[in-house]
Amino acid sequence: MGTIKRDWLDLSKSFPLQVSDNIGVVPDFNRLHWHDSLEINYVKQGEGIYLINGRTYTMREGDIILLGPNDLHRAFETRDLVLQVTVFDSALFAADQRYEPDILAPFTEMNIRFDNLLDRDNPAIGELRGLLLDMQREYRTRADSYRAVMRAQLARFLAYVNRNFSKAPVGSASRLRGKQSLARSVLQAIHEDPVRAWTLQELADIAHLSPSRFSAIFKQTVGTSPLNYCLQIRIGQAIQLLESTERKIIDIAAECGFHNLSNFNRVFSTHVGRTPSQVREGRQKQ
DNA sequence: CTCGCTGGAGACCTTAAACG
DNA sequence: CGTTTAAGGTCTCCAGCGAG
Repeated sequence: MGTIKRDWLDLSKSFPLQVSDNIGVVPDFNRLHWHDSLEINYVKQGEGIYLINGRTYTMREGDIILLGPNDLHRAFETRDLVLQVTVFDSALFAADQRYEPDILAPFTEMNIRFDNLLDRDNPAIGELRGLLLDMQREYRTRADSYRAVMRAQLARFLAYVNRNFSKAPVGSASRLRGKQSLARSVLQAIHEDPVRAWTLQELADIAHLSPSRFSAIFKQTVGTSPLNYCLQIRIGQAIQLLESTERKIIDIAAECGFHNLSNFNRVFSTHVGRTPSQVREGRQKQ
């Protein structure tokens, strides 16, 4: 497939970790996208809205947002937004996983044991903020051995998230691994024909489960409900077509499996935050 | 007239509870 | 671990409105 915009961040192979500040919303950042790297966003100032996998989060000063490898996301500003963005590759912790296999759990078990938006009332969040700021200071000064210091700070960050922000005990995740293979066959079917108007019954039949049971298991393993997942794929495709072609909105809607425009407009607006025509205008301004 | 968008009724999906 | 049931929420379709 590969029709949804996918960013390949230029992370150095030797040290795949970088920190930057985004003031307001950088146009490139503003588009719905995903990437294979892991991302930590820290709201230094102001307010904004984050759309992640079709869910809307309001973010305000002090909030920390984690984005895993497959989270479709898009941020925009509501007031004076300054975001510190820390991006890194999971390869950075390849060695650590030998003795600490759960070090990347905040990302690999996103939506199972962790939320994208970390609980702002958790007393441990202050320490996390400090670590992110320290990491950026190291990154800027690049004093001797800064890479080792940054990597240690990031490891501490992940460990503290693991320790203090988990919604469920560690054991619950391993039980879910069995269910993941069950979901895999269904995901494959969806991706082979994403435009099709899948019904819950059809998907449940592939998994040999009752619709309600299937829906629950899918949500547990994939992080979003079955039909919402299909919707995300189709919307991502529509954004791609709106931005890269001049075709009529009604044709794009039809190609992405929306049989009437009214429905397309409404669904699109709630998921993306702008109407289809606004998305297209946004492209032309750039 | 066409195109983009909104409102309402009904179909379908999601989720939790009760139970085998 | 699984099904059935039922309430509540979400999506789809159709009618209709305003702008160009």
